[in-house]
Amino acid sequence: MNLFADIRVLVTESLTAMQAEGVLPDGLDFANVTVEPPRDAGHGDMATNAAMVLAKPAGMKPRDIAEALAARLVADPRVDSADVAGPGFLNLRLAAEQWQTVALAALNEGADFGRSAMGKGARVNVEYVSANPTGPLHVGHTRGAVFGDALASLLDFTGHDVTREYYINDGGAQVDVLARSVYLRYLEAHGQDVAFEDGTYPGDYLIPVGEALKDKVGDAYVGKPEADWLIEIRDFATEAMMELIRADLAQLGVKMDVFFSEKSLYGTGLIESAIDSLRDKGLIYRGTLEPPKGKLPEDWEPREQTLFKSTAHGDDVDRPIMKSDGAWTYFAPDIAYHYDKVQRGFDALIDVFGADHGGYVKRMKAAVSALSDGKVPLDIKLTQLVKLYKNGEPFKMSKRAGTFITLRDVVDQVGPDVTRFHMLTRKNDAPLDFDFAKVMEQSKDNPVFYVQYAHARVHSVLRKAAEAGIGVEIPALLAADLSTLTHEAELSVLKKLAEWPRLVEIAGRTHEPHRVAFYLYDLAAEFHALWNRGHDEPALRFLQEGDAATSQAKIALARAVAVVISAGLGILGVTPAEEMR
RNA sequence: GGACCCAUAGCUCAGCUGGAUAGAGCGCUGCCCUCCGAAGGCAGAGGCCAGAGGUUCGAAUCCUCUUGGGUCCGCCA
Repeated sequence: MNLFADIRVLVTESLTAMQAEGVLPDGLDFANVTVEPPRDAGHGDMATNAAMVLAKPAGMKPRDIAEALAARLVADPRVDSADVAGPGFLNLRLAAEQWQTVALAALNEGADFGRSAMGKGARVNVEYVSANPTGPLHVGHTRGAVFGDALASLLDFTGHDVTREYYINDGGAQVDVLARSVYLRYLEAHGQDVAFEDGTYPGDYLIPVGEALKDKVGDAYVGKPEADWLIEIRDFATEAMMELIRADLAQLGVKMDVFFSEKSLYGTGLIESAIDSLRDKGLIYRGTLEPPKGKLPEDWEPREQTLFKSTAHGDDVDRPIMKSDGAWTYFAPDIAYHYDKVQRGFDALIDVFGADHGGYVKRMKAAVSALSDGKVPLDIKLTQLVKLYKNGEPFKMSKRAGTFITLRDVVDQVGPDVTRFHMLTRKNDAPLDFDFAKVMEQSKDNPVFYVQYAHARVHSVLRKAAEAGIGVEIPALLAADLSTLTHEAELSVLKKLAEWPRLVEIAGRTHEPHRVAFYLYDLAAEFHALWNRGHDEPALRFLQEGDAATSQAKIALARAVAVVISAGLGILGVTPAEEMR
């Protein structure tokens, strides 16, 4: 159930009835009519802007509409009062039973409470991480992984058919570099002294790969020219790196549905047919680009290339898809890959990139727009930098290759739950500070702990109640009489619970999973506030000695909070804690 | 030179497809522990929403320009 949606239906039905009676003219559009929680709780439980939105098209004064609407709304048993305020707001107060019902709905629907059909089963492809298969995942990838995964879960929760996908960049020059680096480690495994020059990857993580290669092929490649081993070692090394990456992702709890290989696009005609599709639309031509303004690269010279007319779809300049030697640029297989996604029938595409790919957004959107004739929307979410700290001191990240902070470094230290939650407490397009000490702190200043603690407190109540012989199972609580939940602090919690289904839809629509994290923090705050008031006001404690019925009502409320926290954490990919240790 | 992102309390940040007197945490100030529940609690001070125009019933939110920060910028992926 979604109380806000229900009341909005009541509002629009009332408006329609007013039209039928001639109070309002016909032909009004109610699309902009909203029912939302007011910022200031003193204004009531819900507010609608209907009168203000409709005043102009209806040719009436806002307050006249508001008063007529108010008279209708209060006739509904769910509405206690409807007051006109300010420029034409209509503030509603709902009967307490309405809020109490929310707790029952949460208990009844469990993990599905708040699940929305908004997406109508639309097929959405979320591509994230997509790190080059040349080494372990680092912190930047971690943020992208957490964000993409939570977004995918959120879309699933809002009624989309979601595919989680990883694009393996195994077709470019960087995997040749990887192969050469592994070859050096391979020689090293054979006892040779090797030097890692510029343009190779000196990281230690390739040592076992070199040894594994030795175990596999013996000395077959020793002293042989590159042409004899490049392809074989490239495949071997890429597979080893993907194993490493899969293990990293698994440690974070990320599981992809599809790993799509760039290499699989070559030699199969897929790139050609994608480009042909663009050519058919008159978007491929031979031409010479203007030099970039400002500082000019040293060796710049005009050059004729095969270009994609991305400017026809909103880009700033046309983009090369083929190098002068006839090889594809990186952009060409990317076009083919997105063409493939369109061909696979997705209704919407989402790419999660690091901020350093910001310059790539417009051309990719142009490509998808062209390939799908504007039918398939592509949203590109950029995740900003993660700055690492330890006790407030910036973490020294040596530029020396091989000493970067990996996903594993982070998860090993603070665990997947803390990593995931913390990385979702910021908008994706804002930089994120990650302090190893702070995120582990067990205090209310740490949102991760604060939310987990609320959940654990509920379970502590459940355990104590069970010890006292009070039924705390769902059926018992569903049968409880919640009409005793009338205290303002209890209603506050119930009202926050009622916002959950609405929040989920907003977060899903805007592709912003951080909203879930912030909501959970707010909900936890309401719950902790109620708990703390029990300190001074025994009547607010969850366990009322000798009064099983009242206790059950309060426990139903607490348990509903746990249900929503658990569902919310589920979207974020965080395991709810039943006790703090 | 251009493109994209950002600018909200001393600090770190929320702010709902435009809504009422702009919120939270930290920090600061002041109160509160013989307890199911102090790994705290309650209250208070603190803002020209970077600046200037525009759109309209109404702007932190949308548009334009300016300033300041970040990222990126023709055969690297």
